[in-house]
Amino acid sequence: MATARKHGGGSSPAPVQAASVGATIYSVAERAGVSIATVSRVLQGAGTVSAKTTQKVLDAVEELNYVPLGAARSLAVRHHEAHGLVLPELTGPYYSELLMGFESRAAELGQSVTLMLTDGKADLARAVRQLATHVDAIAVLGSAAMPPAVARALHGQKPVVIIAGAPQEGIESVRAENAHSAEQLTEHVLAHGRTRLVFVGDPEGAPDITERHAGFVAAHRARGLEPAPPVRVPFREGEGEAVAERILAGEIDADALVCANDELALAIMTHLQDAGRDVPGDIAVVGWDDVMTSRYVRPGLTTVRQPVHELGVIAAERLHQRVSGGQPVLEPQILPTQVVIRGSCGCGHR
Amino acid sequence: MATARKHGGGSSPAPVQAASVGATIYSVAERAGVSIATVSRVLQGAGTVSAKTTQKVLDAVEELNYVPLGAARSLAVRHHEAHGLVLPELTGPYYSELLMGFESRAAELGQSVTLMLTDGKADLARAVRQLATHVDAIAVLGSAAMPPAVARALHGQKPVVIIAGAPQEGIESVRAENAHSAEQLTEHVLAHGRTRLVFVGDPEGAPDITERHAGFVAAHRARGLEPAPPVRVPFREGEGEAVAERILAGEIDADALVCANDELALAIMTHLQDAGRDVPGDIAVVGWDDVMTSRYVRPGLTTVRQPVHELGVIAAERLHQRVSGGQPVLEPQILPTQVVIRGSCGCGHR
DNA sequence: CTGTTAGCGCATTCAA
DNA sequence: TTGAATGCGCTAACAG
Repeated sequence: MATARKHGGGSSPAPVQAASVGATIYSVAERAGVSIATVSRVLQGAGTVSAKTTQKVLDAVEELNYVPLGAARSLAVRHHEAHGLVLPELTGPYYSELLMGFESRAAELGQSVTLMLTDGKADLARAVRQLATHVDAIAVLGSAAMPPAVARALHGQKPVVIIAGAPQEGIESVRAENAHSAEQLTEHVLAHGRTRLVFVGDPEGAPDITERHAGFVAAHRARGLEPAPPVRVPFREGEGEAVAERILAGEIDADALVCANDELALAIMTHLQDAGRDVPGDIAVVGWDDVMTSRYVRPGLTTVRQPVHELGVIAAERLHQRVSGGQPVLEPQILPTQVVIRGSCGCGHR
Repeated sequence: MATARKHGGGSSPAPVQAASVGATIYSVAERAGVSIATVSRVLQGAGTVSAKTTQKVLDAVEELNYVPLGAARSLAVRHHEAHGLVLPELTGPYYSELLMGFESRAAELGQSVTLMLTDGKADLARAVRQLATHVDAIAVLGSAAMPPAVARALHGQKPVVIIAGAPQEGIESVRAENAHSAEQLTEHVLAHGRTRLVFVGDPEGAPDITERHAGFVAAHRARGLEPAPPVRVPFREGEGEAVAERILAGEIDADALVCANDELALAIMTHLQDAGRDVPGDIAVVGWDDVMTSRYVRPGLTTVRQPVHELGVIAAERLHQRVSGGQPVLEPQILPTQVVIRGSCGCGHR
């Protein structure tokens, strides 16, 4: 009688039982009248198994509704075939697109993706360590408030790539170009004859924003102008209304707003319009990200499009390379962005 | 000399090595001068270990930068401590919010979440089976084009819950209320004196849409009216423009559009407006989902808000209950929705 | 082409 | 309070 061991039913022939929850490679082997090695071979497509035997195994698998235990395989092959992705949250299209890119590439490479959101997590370090036990490699979004210490601890244990974050010693990173396009965008607004531009967003809030602000400053300097200090606000939607109120109240004097992202820009623009201001007549507004809404509002929002999906794809790609023994690419990879001109900057478009 | 086995360094005392990638419970035990059982105990917080011993272990863990191998633990305890979530894709706020709800609750329950997106996957059945090997339970969004056969196969092996999908024999499901709010919404439009309402969307495309259309029909019948046949289109954004063109061309005769979701409604409304039509003057437009854009366009879009986050929370909750031995709740759980009146239906709001 | 066997790293009895 | 021993289900040599 086939493989006995602690496993097999033991003495009597395998009873014809309905698909049981506990089907293992042993029960399948027994049912098919072969060894577990053979079952493993047909399931992995490895080695050579005769057509007839293959069919027997497949039948047994089907009858038992066998679902292999991933953990056992992972233990044996010593990798999880899973990538971790750490994001702050998922509002707005940015993170979603990134995630879609990441997931699709990971899937193509045969890796599943385990997602972790940091917002609202009390013990982040613990959560990340926990994640690390289940995956082969981890991608972290820069602004995911992950203590640099955690990133460093992970690094050295598992391959890590930072997405859109401040580069850290020895850790791979991939991000979109910011400073140059911000300079371009700002120069475009300046070229419309605007003179009192204000940057809205917190340059210290995230690495991306820091760079965008730097571009804003650079464009001014290039014309020998001194930029006004930024209006430092987090880029949640609610903040936009508050900023609009300050403008309406005359607290902020500006004829153009360069906002850290579209959500902020849209909230401000809509609020100003509802209060009777003309955009871009009285004040121009531009944003960053090219979210869906930016196409629908009137005037259309002038903004910058980032290759977010691509960012996710590359991150997944890099992780896989590293897990497969590839060397880290230490120079940060920087993807180009694109200024999208619509009407809110003062151009004639609608 | 502590535990020798195949593991331990063997003869010489553990060399003081930098954090190595391969640290295992054995190396930690050796370093701390205890047995692996003790290491396991302090790491799991189980059993009673003296303060001094605990500290020795913790130090060793720190020095070695030990990250337990999740697969080994999973194999030993025989569960993955992970939930799977299957979604079609992630555009728009619906799926993201659902995912956020799911992730947050799962995390609270100590479960990690493995995400799978179905769009673009060639062999869905294979992908799902693959997912099943790594998780304890799976939640599937109804419209994730998952063959019912797959759902049934999974069911019986792992707990499954269907989110916003057609209930299937013996499988748990949770969804938002659709028919009643659709009837309310339609009645509201009818009450504005509109007489030529058209439903835009494919009632056979997804269970949710089927129900919304049913509500649309019911509202008509309640007034002794016969509803026009629906304009069957998928609810991608591009379709909206096509529909708008057909309206402008006079192919579709309507004074009010009840759209399957906001994306569709927004695309149509904007396109119509750009062509010079007055909304809601010439034609009213209402949608479903209350996406961000719906608040920003003018007139604001009248729509229906669903408790999407809550849907995710409940799904995660149910899966955990089931994994913990709880019984399935067979009556579908139905969460209430809320009609949000703005201006696009003809009301005075902006 | 197929079977036997030895781990993979951890949790967990059972003894001491 | 601690250690030794066993097995979780699977893969991958190694034999035959």
